[in-house]
Amino acid sequence: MPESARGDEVPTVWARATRARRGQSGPALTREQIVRAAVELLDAEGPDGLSMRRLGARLGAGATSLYWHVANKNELLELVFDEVMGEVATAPPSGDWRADLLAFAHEMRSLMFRHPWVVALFGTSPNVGPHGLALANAAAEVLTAGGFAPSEVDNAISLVMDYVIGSVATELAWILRVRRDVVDVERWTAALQDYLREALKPYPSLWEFWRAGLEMEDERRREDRYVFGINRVMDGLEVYVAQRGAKEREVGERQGESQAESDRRGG
Amino acid sequence: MPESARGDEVPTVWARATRARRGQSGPALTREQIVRAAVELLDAEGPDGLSMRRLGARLGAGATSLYWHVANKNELLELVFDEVMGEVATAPPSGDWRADLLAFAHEMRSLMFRHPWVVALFGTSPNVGPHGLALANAAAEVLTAGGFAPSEVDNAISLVMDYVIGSVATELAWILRVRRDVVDVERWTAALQDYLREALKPYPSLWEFWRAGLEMEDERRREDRYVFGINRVMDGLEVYVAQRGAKEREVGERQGESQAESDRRGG
DNA sequence: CGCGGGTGTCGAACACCGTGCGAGACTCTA
DNA sequence: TAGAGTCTCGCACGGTGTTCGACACCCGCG
Repeated sequence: MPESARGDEVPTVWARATRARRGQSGPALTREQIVRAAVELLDAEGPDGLSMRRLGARLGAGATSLYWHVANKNELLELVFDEVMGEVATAPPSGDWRADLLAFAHEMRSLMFRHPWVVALFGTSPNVGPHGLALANAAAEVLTAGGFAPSEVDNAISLVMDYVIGSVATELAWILRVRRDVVDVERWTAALQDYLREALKPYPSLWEFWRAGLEMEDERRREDRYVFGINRVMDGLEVYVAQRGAKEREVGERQGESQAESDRRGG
Repeated sequence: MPESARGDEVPTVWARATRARRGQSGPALTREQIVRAAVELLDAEGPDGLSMRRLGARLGAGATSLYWHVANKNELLELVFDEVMGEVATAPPSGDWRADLLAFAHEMRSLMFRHPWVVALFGTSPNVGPHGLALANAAAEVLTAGGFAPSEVDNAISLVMDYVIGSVATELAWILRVRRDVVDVERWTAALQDYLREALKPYPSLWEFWRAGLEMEDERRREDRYVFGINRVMDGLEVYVAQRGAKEREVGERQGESQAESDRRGG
Protein backbone atom coordinates (compact mmCIF):
# COMPACT_ATOMS: atom_id res chain seq x y z
CA MET A 1 0.00 0.00 0.00
CA PRO A 2 2.79 2.52 -0.22
CA GLU A 3 2.29 5.30 -2.71
CA SER A 4 4.79 3.38 -4.73
CA ALA A 5 7.22 0.89 -3.36
CA ARG A 6 10.36 2.49 -4.80
CA GLY A 7 13.36 2.31 -2.51
CA ASP A 8 14.23 5.97 -2.95
CA GLU A 9 17.11 6.22 -0.52
CA VAL A 10 15.01 5.43 2.50
CA PRO A 11 17.23 3.81 5.14
CA THR A 12 14.64 1.24 6.18
CA VAL A 13 11.21 0.02 5.19
CA TRP A 14 9.85 1.30 8.42
CA ALA A 15 10.72 4.85 7.58
CA ARG A 16 8.42 4.86 4.57
CA ALA A 17 4.85 5.92 5.13
CA THR A 18 2.10 3.48 4.22
CA ARG A 19 -1.23 4.56 2.90
CA ALA A 20 -4.53 3.52 4.30
CA ARG A 21 -5.93 0.62 2.37
CA ARG A 22 -8.65 1.18 -0.02
CA GLY A 23 -12.45 0.93 0.18
CA GLN A 24 -13.76 -2.37 1.39
CA SER A 25 -12.47 -5.33 -0.55
CA GLY A 26 -8.71 -5.02 -0.12
CA PRO A 27 -6.16 -6.04 -2.69
CA ALA A 28 -5.57 -9.66 -3.53
CA LEU A 29 -2.08 -9.46 -2.07
CA THR A 30 -1.19 -7.98 1.30
CA ARG A 31 2.15 -7.13 2.77
CA GLU A 32 1.40 -9.20 5.86
CA GLN A 33 0.39 -12.10 3.69
CA ILE A 34 3.55 -11.86 1.63
CA VAL A 35 5.76 -11.67 4.69
CA ARG A 36 4.12 -14.65 6.31
CA ALA A 37 4.45 -16.71 3.15
CA ALA A 38 8.10 -15.71 2.88
CA VAL A 39 8.76 -16.93 6.41
CA GLU A 40 7.12 -20.24 5.61
CA LEU A 41 9.13 -20.59 2.45
CA LEU A 42 12.37 -19.79 4.26
CA ASP A 43 11.62 -22.23 7.04
CA ALA A 44 10.71 -24.96 4.61
CA GLU A 45 13.45 -24.57 2.04
CA GLY A 46 16.16 -22.38 3.47
CA PRO A 47 17.53 -19.09 2.21
CA ASP A 48 17.94 -20.35 -1.36
CA GLY A 49 14.34 -21.44 -1.44
CA LEU A 50 13.09 -17.89 -1.29
CA SER A 51 12.93 -16.29 -4.69
CA MET A 52 10.46 -13.72 -5.85
CA ARG A 53 9.15 -16.10 -8.47
CA ARG A 54 8.62 -18.95 -6.04
CA LEU A 55 7.10 -16.67 -3.46
CA GLY A 56 4.70 -15.28 -6.03
CA ALA A 57 3.77 -18.76 -7.17
CA ARG A 58 3.07 -19.82 -3.60
CA LEU A 59 0.64 -16.95 -3.31
CA GLY A 60 -0.99 -17.70 -6.62
CA ALA A 61 0.38 -14.48 -8.07
CA GLY A 62 2.96 -13.37 -10.57
CA ALA A 63 6.46 -12.72 -9.34
CA THR A 64 6.45 -9.07 -10.23
CA SER A 65 3.18 -8.40 -8.45
CA LEU A 66 5.14 -8.48 -5.24
CA TYR A 67 7.01 -5.37 -6.25
CA TRP A 68 3.96 -3.29 -5.64
CA HIS A 69 4.01 -4.14 -1.95
CA VAL A 70 7.72 -4.27 -1.42
CA ALA A 71 10.49 -2.23 -2.99
CA ASN A 72 12.89 -5.13 -3.51
CA LYS A 73 14.03 -8.36 -2.02
CA ASN A 74 16.21 -6.74 0.62
CA GLU A 75 13.29 -4.80 1.94
CA LEU A 76 11.26 -7.98 2.06
CA LEU A 77 14.00 -9.56 4.13
CA GLU A 78 13.91 -6.63 6.48
CA LEU A 79 10.21 -7.18 7.01
CA VAL A 80 10.66 -10.90 7.41
CA PHE A 81 13.40 -10.32 9.95
CA ASP A 82 11.25 -8.14 12.14
CA GLU A 83 8.38 -10.56 11.77
CA VAL A 84 10.24 -13.39 13.47
CA MET A 85 11.67 -10.99 16.04
CA GLY A 86 8.12 -10.86 17.30
CA GLU A 87 8.45 -14.47 18.35
CA VAL A 88 10.94 -13.94 21.12
CA ALA A 89 9.46 -13.68 24.56
CA THR A 90 10.49 -10.86 26.84
CA ALA A 91 9.86 -10.21 30.50
CA PRO A 92 10.36 -7.21 32.77
CA PRO A 93 13.52 -7.22 34.92
CA SER A 94 13.25 -9.78 37.70
CA GLY A 95 15.90 -8.25 39.92
CA ASP A 96 18.56 -10.76 38.81
CA TRP A 97 20.08 -9.23 35.69
CA ARG A 98 22.33 -12.20 35.03
CA ALA A 99 19.45 -14.64 34.92
CA ASP A 100 17.40 -12.26 32.80
CA LEU A 101 20.20 -11.71 30.32
CA LEU A 102 20.89 -15.42 30.14
CA ALA A 103 17.25 -16.05 29.40
CA PHE A 104 17.36 -13.41 26.70
CA ALA A 105 20.38 -15.08 25.12
CA HIS A 106 18.71 -18.47 25.19
CA GLU A 107 15.57 -17.04 23.70
CA MET A 108 17.61 -15.57 20.85
CA ARG A 109 19.50 -18.75 20.30
CA SER A 110 16.39 -20.86 20.09
CA LEU A 111 14.88 -18.36 17.67
CA MET A 112 17.88 -18.80 15.42
CA PHE A 113 17.53 -22.55 15.51
CA ARG A 114 13.84 -22.29 14.75
CA HIS A 115 14.58 -20.08 11.74
CA PRO A 116 18.12 -20.92 10.68
CA TRP A 117 18.13 -18.25 7.98
CA VAL A 118 17.78 -15.29 10.36
CA VAL A 119 21.34 -15.53 11.52
CA ALA A 120 22.60 -14.24 8.19
CA LEU A 121 20.28 -11.26 8.44
CA PHE A 122 21.65 -9.78 11.62
CA GLY A 123 23.35 -6.54 10.84
CA THR A 124 22.26 -6.34 7.23
CA SER A 125 19.67 -3.75 8.11
CA PRO A 126 19.17 -1.35 11.01
CA ASN A 127 16.77 -3.74 12.75
CA VAL A 128 14.48 -0.98 13.89
CA GLY A 129 11.14 -2.54 13.13
CA PRO A 130 8.50 -2.54 15.86
CA HIS A 131 9.44 -5.96 17.19
CA GLY A 132 13.15 -5.24 17.03
CA LEU A 133 12.72 -2.03 18.98
CA ALA A 134 10.58 -3.69 21.63
CA LEU A 135 13.23 -6.36 22.01
CA ALA A 136 16.08 -3.89 22.29
CA ASN A 137 14.11 -2.00 24.89
CA ALA A 138 13.43 -5.10 26.95
CA ALA A 139 17.11 -6.01 26.96
CA ALA A 140 18.08 -2.47 27.87
CA GLU A 141 15.66 -2.45 30.75
CA VAL A 142 17.15 -5.60 32.15
CA LEU A 143 20.63 -4.11 32.18
CA THR A 144 19.54 -0.74 33.44
CA ALA A 145 17.79 -2.43 36.31
CA GLY A 146 21.02 -4.32 36.89
CA GLY A 147 22.86 -1.07 37.49
CA PHE A 148 24.57 -0.69 34.12
CA ALA A 149 25.22 2.88 33.09
CA PRO A 150 23.52 4.09 29.89
CA SER A 151 26.78 4.06 27.96
CA GLU A 152 27.47 0.48 29.04
CA VAL A 153 24.08 -0.96 28.18
CA ASP A 154 24.75 -0.96 24.47
CA ASN A 155 28.17 -2.53 24.93
CA ALA A 156 26.83 -5.30 27.11
CA ILE A 157 23.93 -6.14 24.83
CA SER A 158 26.23 -6.18 21.85
CA LEU A 159 28.57 -8.54 23.62
CA VAL A 160 25.85 -11.05 24.35
CA MET A 161 24.23 -10.76 20.96
CA ASP A 162 27.51 -11.00 19.09
CA TYR A 163 28.52 -14.10 20.96
CA VAL A 164 25.19 -15.78 20.35
CA ILE A 165 25.25 -14.81 16.69
CA GLY A 166 28.79 -16.03 16.16
CA SER A 167 28.20 -19.23 18.03
CA VAL A 168 24.96 -20.12 16.31
CA ALA A 169 26.30 -19.05 12.92
CA THR A 170 29.20 -21.47 13.05
CA GLU A 171 27.00 -24.20 14.46
CA LEU A 172 24.30 -23.78 11.89
CA ALA A 173 26.58 -23.32 8.94
CA TRP A 174 28.01 -26.70 9.72
CA ILE A 175 24.72 -28.44 10.29
CA LEU A 176 23.15 -27.03 7.14
CA ARG A 177 26.17 -27.83 5.04
CA VAL A 178 26.05 -31.45 6.09
CA ARG A 179 22.31 -31.64 5.71
CA ARG A 180 22.46 -30.19 2.22
CA ASP A 181 25.47 -31.82 0.61
CA VAL A 182 26.10 -35.06 2.39
CA VAL A 183 24.15 -38.17 1.58
CA ASP A 184 26.08 -40.78 3.53
CA VAL A 185 27.03 -39.14 6.82
CA GLU A 186 28.76 -42.24 8.12
CA ARG A 187 31.13 -42.49 5.21
CA TRP A 188 31.59 -38.75 5.11
CA THR A 189 32.79 -38.37 8.69
CA ALA A 190 34.93 -41.45 8.32
CA ALA A 191 36.63 -39.90 5.31
CA LEU A 192 37.17 -36.68 7.19
CA GLN A 193 38.65 -38.53 10.10
CA ASP A 194 40.96 -40.48 7.81
CA TYR A 195 42.19 -37.26 6.34
CA LEU A 196 42.67 -35.66 9.72
CA ARG A 197 44.62 -38.57 11.10
CA GLU A 198 47.11 -38.02 8.34
CA ALA A 199 47.09 -34.23 8.25
CA LEU A 200 47.44 -33.89 12.01
CA LYS A 201 50.62 -35.92 12.20
CA PRO A 202 52.56 -32.71 12.83
CA TYR A 203 50.15 -31.69 15.61
CA PRO A 204 49.66 -34.79 17.74
CA SER A 205 48.03 -33.00 20.67
CA LEU A 206 45.46 -31.36 18.39
CA TRP A 207 44.63 -34.78 17.05
CA GLU A 208 43.95 -35.99 20.58
CA PHE A 209 41.58 -33.09 21.33
CA TRP A 210 39.59 -33.51 18.20
CA ARG A 211 39.52 -37.26 18.26
CA ALA A 212 37.89 -37.07 21.66
CA GLY A 213 35.45 -34.48 20.37
CA LEU A 214 34.55 -36.41 17.26
CA GLU A 215 33.52 -39.39 19.32
CA MET A 216 30.95 -37.54 21.36
CA GLU A 217 27.73 -37.07 19.48
CA ASP A 218 27.63 -33.70 17.78
CA GLU A 219 24.58 -32.14 19.31
CA ARG A 220 25.67 -32.67 22.88
CA ARG A 221 29.16 -31.36 22.16
CA ARG A 222 27.82 -28.21 20.55
CA GLU A 223 25.42 -27.59 23.39
CA ASP A 224 28.31 -27.88 25.81
CA ARG A 225 30.32 -25.34 23.89
CA TYR A 226 27.51 -22.82 23.96
CA VAL A 227 26.75 -23.32 27.63
CA PHE A 228 30.41 -22.86 28.45
CA GLY A 229 30.71 -19.76 26.31
CA ILE A 230 27.63 -17.91 27.43
CA ASN A 231 28.45 -18.53 31.07
CA ARG A 232 31.94 -17.14 30.57
CA VAL A 233 30.40 -14.07 28.99
CA MET A 234 28.14 -13.62 31.99
CA ASP A 235 31.07 -14.08 34.33
CA GLY A 236 32.93 -11.42 32.43
CA LEU A 237 30.07 -8.99 32.83
CA GLU A 238 29.82 -9.74 36.51
CA VAL A 239 33.50 -9.10 37.01
CA TYR A 240 33.03 -5.80 35.26
CA VAL A 241 30.15 -4.76 37.49
CA ALA A 242 32.04 -5.80 40.59
CA GLN A 243 35.19 -3.95 39.59
CA ARG A 244 33.31 -0.84 38.70
CA GLY A 245 31.51 -1.02 42.02
CA ALA A 246 34.82 -1.28 43.80
CA LYS A 247 36.23 1.65 41.82
CA GLU A 248 33.26 3.79 42.72
CA ARG A 249 33.63 2.99 46.37
CA GLU A 250 37.19 4.26 46.45
CA VAL A 251 36.34 7.41 44.50
CA GLY A 252 38.10 10.50 45.72
CA GLU A 253 40.77 8.59 47.56
CA ARG A 254 42.91 8.19 44.49
CA GLN A 255 42.02 8.56 40.84
CA GLY A 256 41.88 5.04 39.42
CA GLU A 257 41.98 4.57 35.67
CA SER A 258 38.62 4.00 34.06
CA GLN A 259 37.61 0.53 32.96
CA ALA A 260 37.80 1.60 29.35
CA GLU A 261 41.38 2.72 29.85
CA SER A 262 42.24 -0.56 31.48
CA ASP A 263 40.63 -2.49 28.63
CA ARG A 264 42.46 -0.51 26.03
CA ARG A 265 45.77 -1.07 27.77
CA GLY A 266 44.99 -4.81 27.90
CA GLY A 267 44.08 -4.79 24.23
CA MET B 1 45.78 -31.67 -11.44
CA PRO B 2 43.45 -34.05 -9.69
CA GLU B 3 42.60 -37.18 -11.58
CA SER B 4 39.35 -35.40 -12.15
CA ALA B 5 37.97 -32.65 -10.04
CA ARG B 6 34.63 -34.26 -9.33
CA GLY B 7 33.32 -33.65 -5.82
CA ASP B 8 32.50 -37.31 -5.26
CA GLU B 9 31.40 -37.11 -1.64
CA VAL B 10 34.78 -36.03 -0.38
CA PRO B 11 34.27 -33.99 2.79
CA THR B 12 36.92 -31.41 1.94
CA VAL B 13 39.20 -30.49 -0.91
CA TRP B 14 42.15 -31.35 1.22
CA ALA B 15 41.11 -34.98 1.46
CA ARG B 16 41.43 -35.45 -2.28
CA ALA B 17 44.78 -36.55 -3.60
CA THR B 18 46.46 -34.39 -6.18
CA ARG B 19 48.59 -35.78 -8.94
CA ALA B 20 52.08 -34.74 -9.70
CA ARG B 21 52.10 -32.20 -12.47
CA ARG B 22 53.07 -33.21 -15.87
CA GLY B 23 56.29 -33.04 -17.90
CA GLN B 24 57.94 -29.67 -17.93
CA SER B 25 55.69 -26.92 -19.21
CA GLY B 26 52.82 -27.00 -16.74
CA PRO B 27 49.25 -26.24 -17.66
CA ALA B 28 48.18 -22.72 -18.49
CA LEU B 29 46.07 -22.60 -15.35
CA THR B 30 47.20 -23.59 -11.88
CA ARG B 31 45.23 -24.10 -8.74
CA GLU B 32 47.46 -21.68 -6.86
CA GLN B 33 47.06 -19.14 -9.59
CA ILE B 34 43.29 -19.49 -9.55
CA VAL B 35 43.09 -19.19 -5.79
CA ARG B 36 45.24 -16.09 -5.73
CA ALA B 37 43.18 -14.45 -8.44
CA ALA B 38 40.01 -15.32 -6.55
CA VAL B 39 41.32 -13.62 -3.43
CA GLU B 40 42.15 -10.52 -5.42
CA LEU B 41 38.73 -10.49 -6.99
CA LEU B 42 37.02 -10.91 -3.64
CA ASP B 43 39.08 -8.18 -2.06
CA ALA B 44 38.43 -5.82 -4.93
CA GLU B 45 34.76 -6.42 -5.52
CA GLY B 46 33.32 -8.27 -2.58
CA PRO B 47 31.60 -11.65 -2.45
CA ASP B 48 29.29 -10.87 -5.37
CA GLY B 49 32.23 -9.94 -7.51
CA LEU B 50 33.49 -13.50 -7.61
CA SER B 51 31.84 -15.53 -10.31
CA MET B 52 33.38 -18.32 -12.26
CA ARG B 53 33.01 -16.35 -15.47
CA ARG B 54 34.64 -13.23 -14.11
CA LEU B 55 37.39 -15.23 -12.49
CA GLY B 56 38.06 -17.02 -15.73
CA ALA B 57 38.11 -13.77 -17.63
CA ARG B 58 40.59 -12.29 -15.17
CA LEU B 59 42.89 -15.20 -15.88
CA GLY B 60 42.45 -14.93 -19.62
CA ALA B 61 40.63 -18.24 -19.68
CA GLY B 62 37.16 -19.55 -20.20
CA ALA B 63 34.91 -19.91 -17.22
CA THR B 64 34.53 -23.63 -17.52
CA SER B 65 38.26 -24.22 -17.69
CA LEU B 66 38.35 -23.66 -13.97
CA TYR B 67 36.33 -26.79 -13.40
CA TRP B 68 39.28 -28.89 -14.30
CA HIS B 69 41.22 -27.61 -11.30
CA VAL B 70 38.39 -27.23 -8.85
CA ALA B 71 35.27 -29.35 -8.38
CA ASN B 72 32.91 -26.43 -7.87
CA LYS B 73 32.66 -22.98 -6.43
CA ASN B 74 32.30 -24.15 -2.85
CA GLU B 75 35.53 -26.02 -3.10
CA LEU B 76 37.18 -22.96 -4.52
CA LEU B 77 35.95 -21.00 -1.53
CA GLU B 78 37.39 -23.61 0.77
CA LEU B 79 40.76 -23.15 -0.86
CA VAL B 80 40.46 -19.38 -0.79
CA PHE B 81 39.56 -19.50 2.89
CA ASP B 82 42.63 -21.46 3.84
CA GLU B 83 44.75 -19.23 1.65
CA VAL B 84 43.99 -16.14 3.71
CA MET B 85 44.27 -18.12 6.92
CA GLY B 86 47.93 -18.22 6.08
CA GLU B 87 48.10 -14.50 6.64
CA VAL B 88 47.53 -14.54 10.37
CA ALA B 89 50.64 -14.40 12.45
CA THR B 90 51.11 -16.86 15.29
CA ALA B 91 53.62 -17.04 18.09
CA PRO B 92 54.54 -19.68 20.64
CA PRO B 93 53.05 -19.26 24.12
CA SER B 94 54.67 -16.37 25.97
CA GLY B 95 53.69 -17.47 29.45
CA ASP B 96 50.78 -15.02 29.62
CA TRP B 97 47.87 -16.88 28.06
CA ARG B 98 45.50 -13.94 28.31
CA ALA B 99 47.79 -11.66 26.36
CA ASP B 100 48.45 -14.39 23.81
CA LEU B 101 44.77 -15.14 23.33
CA LEU B 102 43.96 -11.46 23.05
CA ALA B 103 46.61 -11.09 20.38
CA PHE B 104 45.14 -14.06 18.55
CA ALA B 105 41.69 -12.49 18.64
CA HIS B 106 43.02 -9.19 17.36
CA GLU B 107 44.90 -10.95 14.62
CA MET B 108 41.70 -12.68 13.54
CA ARG B 109 39.70 -9.52 13.68
CA SER B 110 42.12 -7.60 11.55
CA LEU B 111 42.18 -10.45 9.06
CA MET B 112 38.42 -10.19 8.74
CA PHE B 113 38.63 -6.50 8.13
CA ARG B 114 41.33 -6.99 5.55
CA HIS B 115 39.17 -9.55 3.73
CA PRO B 116 35.60 -8.71 4.65
CA TRP B 117 34.22 -11.71 2.76
CA VAL B 118 35.90 -14.35 4.94
CA VAL B 119 33.54 -13.81 7.81
CA ALA B 120 30.72 -15.47 5.88
CA LEU B 121 32.93 -18.49 5.23
CA PHE B 122 33.55 -19.48 8.81
CA GLY B 123 31.83 -22.72 9.51
CA THR B 124 30.79 -23.44 5.95
CA SER B 125 33.54 -25.99 5.62
CA PRO B 126 35.61 -28.00 8.07
CA ASN B 127 38.47 -25.50 7.90
CA VAL B 128 41.10 -28.18 7.98
CA GLY B 129 43.44 -26.87 5.33
CA PRO B 130 47.13 -26.62 6.18
CA HIS B 131 46.94 -23.02 7.34
CA GLY B 132 43.78 -23.60 9.32
CA LEU B 133 45.30 -26.54 11.13
CA ALA B 134 48.46 -24.64 11.95
CA LEU B 135 46.36 -21.84 13.35
CA ALA B 136 44.20 -24.12 15.45
CA ASN B 137 47.32 -25.73 16.79
CA ALA B 138 48.89 -22.42 17.73
CA ALA B 139 45.78 -21.37 19.62
CA ALA B 140 45.58 -24.72 21.36
CA GLU B 141 49.18 -24.45 22.45
CA VAL B 142 48.56 -21.08 24.01
CA LEU B 143 45.71 -22.40 26.11
CA THR B 144 47.44 -25.63 27.01
CA ALA B 145 50.39 -23.65 28.24
CA GLY B 146 47.91 -21.56 30.23
CA GLY B 147 46.82 -24.63 32.13
CA PHE B 148 43.58 -25.37 30.31
CA ALA B 149 42.61 -29.03 30.26
CA PRO B 150 42.35 -30.71 26.86
CA SER B 151 38.56 -30.81 27.00
CA GLU B 152 38.43 -27.10 27.81
CA VAL B 153 40.76 -25.93 25.08
CA ASP B 154 38.21 -26.37 22.35
CA ASN B 155 35.52 -24.62 24.36
CA ALA B 156 37.71 -21.64 25.09
CA ILE B 157 38.91 -21.24 21.51
CA SER B 158 35.35 -21.49 20.27
CA LEU B 159 34.25 -18.84 22.70
CA VAL B 160 36.84 -16.37 21.51
CA MET B 161 36.38 -17.16 17.84
CA ASP B 162 32.61 -17.04 18.02
CA TYR B 163 32.64 -13.68 19.71
CA VAL B 164 35.05 -12.24 17.19
CA ILE B 165 33.07 -13.68 14.31
CA GLY B 166 29.76 -12.39 15.61
CA SER B 167 31.14 -9.01 16.44
CA VAL B 168 32.90 -8.49 13.13
CA ALA B 169 30.00 -9.94 11.18
CA THR B 170 27.53 -7.41 12.51
CA GLU B 171 30.03 -4.61 12.16
CA LEU B 172 30.91 -5.47 8.61
CA ALA B 173 27.41 -6.23 7.46
CA TRP B 174 26.52 -2.72 8.43
CA ILE B 175 29.55 -1.07 6.90
CA LEU B 176 29.21 -2.93 3.63
CA ARG B 177 25.52 -2.31 3.39
CA VAL B 178 26.02 1.41 3.75
CA ARG B 179 28.95 1.41 1.38
CA ARG B 180 27.02 -0.47 -1.26
CA ASP B 181 23.55 1.03 -1.17
CA VAL B 182 23.84 4.50 0.23
CA VAL B 183 24.93 7.41 -1.89
CA ASP B 184 24.27 10.32 0.44
CA VAL B 185 25.30 9.17 3.90
CA GLU B 186 24.44 12.47 5.52
CA ARG B 187 20.87 12.43 4.34
CA TRP B 188 20.55 8.73 5.00
CA THR B 189 21.48 8.86 8.68
CA ALA B 190 19.37 11.97 9.11
CA ALA B 191 16.37 10.11 7.73
CA LEU B 192 17.06 7.17 9.99
CA GLN B 193 17.31 9.46 12.98
CA ASP B 194 14.06 11.17 12.07
CA TYR B 195 12.34 7.83 11.94
CA LEU B 196 13.83 6.69 15.21
CA ARG B 197 12.83 9.85 17.03
CA GLU B 198 9.27 9.03 16.15
CA ALA B 199 9.38 5.26 16.54
CA LEU B 200 11.13 5.43 19.90
CA LYS B 201 8.50 7.60 21.52
CA PRO B 202 7.32 4.56 23.51
CA TYR B 203 10.88 3.83 24.64
CA PRO B 204 12.33 7.17 25.74
CA SER B 205 15.33 5.72 27.54
CA LEU B 206 16.33 3.70 24.46
CA TRP B 207 16.18 6.88 22.46
CA GLU B 208 18.60 8.51 24.85
CA PHE B 209 21.11 5.66 24.59
CA TRP B 210 21.07 5.57 20.84
CA ARG B 211 21.00 9.29 20.38
CA ALA B 212 24.23 9.50 22.33
CA GLY B 213 25.68 6.66 20.29
CA LEU B 214 24.70 8.12 16.96
CA GLU B 215 26.55 11.29 17.72
CA MET B 216 29.89 9.64 18.26
CA GLU B 217 31.61 8.82 15.03
CA ASP B 218 30.91 5.26 14.02
CA GLU B 219 34.36 3.80 13.85
CA ARG B 220 35.34 4.83 17.33
CA ARG B 221 32.07 3.57 18.77
CA ARG B 222 32.46 0.19 17.13
CA GLU B 223 36.02 -0.13 18.27
CA ASP B 224 34.88 0.60 21.81
CA ARG B 225 32.27 -2.11 21.63
CA TYR B 226 34.75 -4.69 20.51
CA VAL B 227 37.36 -3.74 23.08
CA PHE B 228 34.75 -3.93 25.79
CA GLY B 229 33.46 -7.28 24.60
CA ILE B 230 36.73 -9.08 24.10
CA ASN B 231 37.97 -7.97 27.49
CA ARG B 232 34.83 -9.26 29.16
CA VAL B 233 35.38 -12.58 27.40
CA MET B 234 38.92 -12.70 28.74
CA ASP B 235 37.69 -11.81 32.21
CA GLY B 236 35.20 -14.64 31.99
CA LEU B 237 37.92 -17.10 31.10
CA GLU B 238 40.11 -15.88 33.93
CA VAL B 239 37.29 -16.30 36.41
CA TYR B 240 36.88 -19.82 35.14
CA VAL B 241 40.54 -20.66 35.58
CA ALA B 242 40.59 -19.13 39.03
CA GLN B 243 37.48 -20.98 40.17
CA ARG B 244 38.70 -24.27 38.84
CA GLY B 245 42.02 -23.71 40.59
CA ALA B 246 40.18 -23.09 43.83
CA LYS B 247 38.06 -26.19 43.33
CA GLU B 248 41.11 -28.32 42.75
CA ARG B 249 42.77 -27.03 45.88
CA GLU B 250 39.88 -28.15 48.03
CA VAL B 251 39.65 -31.53 46.35
CA GLY B 252 38.84 -34.38 48.73
CA GLU B 253 37.60 -32.09 51.44
CA ARG B 254 34.14 -31.98 49.99
CA GLN B 255 32.91 -32.88 46.53
CA GLY B 256 32.13 -29.60 44.81
CA GLU B 257 30.01 -29.65 41.69
CA SER B 258 31.93 -29.43 38.46
CA GLN B 259 32.03 -26.19 36.53
CA ALA B 260 29.98 -27.74 33.76
CA GLU B 261 27.29 -28.65 36.25
CA SER B 262 27.28 -25.17 37.65
CA ASP B 263 27.03 -23.69 34.16
CA ARG B 264 24.19 -25.93 33.23
CA ARG B 265 22.32 -25.04 36.37
CA GLY B 266 22.90 -21.36 35.63
CA GLY B 267 21.67 -21.88 32.08
C1' DC C 1 57.54 -43.05 -36.88
C1' DG C 2 52.51 -43.56 -35.51
C1' DC C 3 49.15 -43.65 -32.16
C1' DG C 4 46.45 -44.12 -27.99
C1' DG C 5 45.41 -42.00 -23.83
C1' DG C 6 45.79 -38.66 -20.37
C1' DT C 7 45.81 -33.55 -19.70
C1' DG C 8 43.71 -29.39 -20.28
C1' DT C 9 40.59 -25.80 -22.56
C1' DC C 10 36.32 -24.23 -23.96
C1' DG C 11 31.51 -23.02 -26.36
C1' DA C 12 26.83 -24.07 -26.00
C1' DA C 13 23.10 -24.93 -23.29
C1' DC C 14 20.01 -25.46 -19.08
C1' DA C 15 17.48 -23.79 -15.48
C1' DC C 16 17.49 -20.45 -12.60
C1' DC C 17 17.88 -15.44 -10.44
C1' DG C 18 16.28 -10.00 -9.32
C1' DT C 19 13.90 -6.52 -11.28
C1' DG C 20 12.60 -2.34 -14.82
C1' DC C 21 9.07 -1.35 -17.94
C1' DG C 22 4.77 -0.71 -19.78
C1' DA C 23 0.20 -2.53 -20.69
C1' DG C 24 -3.87 -3.34 -18.85
C1' DA C 25 -7.81 -4.17 -15.48
C1' DC C 26 -10.43 -2.90 -11.73
C1' DT C 27 -12.59 0.43 -8.44
C1' DC C 28 -13.51 4.55 -6.09
C1' DT C 29 -14.39 9.65 -6.44
C1' DA C 30 -15.88 13.87 -8.63
C1' DT D 1 -19.31 9.23 -17.33
C1' DA D 2 -14.45 10.64 -16.98
C1' DG D 3 -10.39 10.29 -14.67
C1' DA D 4 -7.26 9.05 -11.23
C1' DG D 5 -5.47 5.93 -8.36
C1' DT D 6 -4.58 0.95 -7.13
C1' DC D 7 -2.97 -3.36 -8.30
C1' DT D 8 -1.54 -7.39 -11.34
C1' DC D 9 1.50 -9.28 -14.57
C1' DG D 10 4.16 -10.78 -19.18
C1' DC D 11 8.24 -9.75 -21.29
C1' DA D 12 12.91 -8.99 -21.45
C1' DC D 13 17.75 -8.05 -19.83
C1' DG D 14 21.86 -9.44 -18.08
C1' DG D 15 23.56 -12.10 -14.98
C1' DT D 16 24.48 -16.95 -12.14
C1' DG D 17 26.66 -22.22 -11.37
C1' DT D 18 27.33 -26.17 -13.69
C1' DT D 19 27.06 -30.24 -17.24
C1' DC D 20 28.33 -32.09 -21.54
C1' DG D 21 30.73 -33.12 -25.40
C1' DA D 22 34.11 -31.57 -28.74
C1' DC D 23 38.68 -30.52 -29.44
C1' DA D 24 43.72 -29.67 -29.07
C1' DC D 25 48.04 -30.83 -27.19
C1' DC D 26 51.87 -33.73 -25.53
C1' DC D 27 53.72 -37.93 -23.42
C1' DG D 28 55.44 -42.62 -23.59
C1' DC D 29 55.10 -46.95 -25.94
C1' DG D 30 55.28 -50.13 -29.64
